[in-house]
Amino acid sequence: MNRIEQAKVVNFLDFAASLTKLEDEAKEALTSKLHTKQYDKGELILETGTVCNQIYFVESGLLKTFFYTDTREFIMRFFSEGNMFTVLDSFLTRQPSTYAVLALEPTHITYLNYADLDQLCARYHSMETFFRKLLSMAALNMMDRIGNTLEEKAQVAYHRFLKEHGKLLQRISLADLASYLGITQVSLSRIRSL
Amino acid sequence: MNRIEQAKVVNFLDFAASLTKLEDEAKEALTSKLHTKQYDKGELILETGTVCNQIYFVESGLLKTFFYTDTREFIMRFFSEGNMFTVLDSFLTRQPSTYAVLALEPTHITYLNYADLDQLCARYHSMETFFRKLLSMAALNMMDRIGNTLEEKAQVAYHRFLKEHGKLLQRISLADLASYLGITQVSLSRIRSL
DNA sequence: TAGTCTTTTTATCATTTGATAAGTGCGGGG
DNA sequence: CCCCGCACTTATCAAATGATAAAAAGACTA
Repeated sequence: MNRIEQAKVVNFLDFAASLTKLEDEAKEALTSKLHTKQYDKGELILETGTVCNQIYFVESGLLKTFFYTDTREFIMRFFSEGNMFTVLDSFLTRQPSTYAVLALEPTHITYLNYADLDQLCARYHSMETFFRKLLSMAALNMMDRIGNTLEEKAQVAYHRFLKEHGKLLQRISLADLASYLGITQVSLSRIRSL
Repeated sequence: MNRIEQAKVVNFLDFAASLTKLEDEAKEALTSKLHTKQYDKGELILETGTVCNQIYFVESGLLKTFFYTDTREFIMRFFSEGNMFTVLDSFLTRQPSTYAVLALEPTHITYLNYADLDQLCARYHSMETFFRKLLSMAALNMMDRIGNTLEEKAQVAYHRFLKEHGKLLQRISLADLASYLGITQVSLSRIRSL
């Protein structure tokens, strides 16, 4: 470990700046467009069927993005403090979302509206670069997930999750983890007992 | 159908311009950096373990991006004429790729080197916008794939593929389709016979 | 502490998929 | 024309997972 600690990213602006150098003017413009909101545990941040108009930064807390079929729920991803998220398809296409977002813990978020981000990207090249890098990160995450999902049996997927996101496990229910892995809660319990 | 036919996108430049207005200077700069190459059926376009240094546009032909485990092969995606692709993780992170790319048909591609794209993005805001939109499309595709993979049994996945990419089926082997769906070729054969 | 609700585990059975092997059909080269 | 290789199908059995129900373990409240 290095003696000089990496400063922890604690807000939207720091996060953006950690991906790209933002000139002062862009920083100010961005800051002026940010809003914050607080959600209770169990509260819906976004409902299925509504257009996702914001891109979010999680200041603190934990949430899941998920969707339903007739009988089961599936989780796309968990997001905890220090991460940005949105319901990407709805946000980009401006269509109603099939995904919902729910706070799993009391959650404090900062957000930026679609129209504002669009304007900022048009006005500041550096903001466009930020957004491109953000999309790159999202794409890489999803690519990994596809590869893993194709390749792995549930048992392997569970152990991988333990290794990569072990800390999160103490904050989410096994039911949610099962939904994330694409199996039933009962199956997960079975796997854990082996 | 509309009487006025949508002009078919036939090259890299048209493709880029279809996503964003590019000013003439950017167009020229981009054009000057493009290269083309021809691959035979069965030829490797990118080997596992090498860094993917290019972003590609498929002028004609068909290819697969895929990876191996000990015993099986899994296909991330097929790309046919009119589409852009790269091995995203390797291209963005500059790390050796776990994926390989192989031509399933005689394939003609145009490509752009990483360093050149990087420079173009830095110099021209419009090129950065183009790249951002390209990443958006990639991310949306992958998001859909994750959702579908989580949700669907193989049988449903097969029928969805038929509906959405039925035409492709006439150009790919059932073995490759099975790899794409994450099942064995024998399982696919079984499903088809129901 | 008892009672109630939620989460997790265990058990049973049906279905899906994988592994393996053998069979079928088709096309190209000798 | 025959043989061989390749793609695909069919058959059999084992392993993994889903659906359902019930039991056990925790957590919270009165």
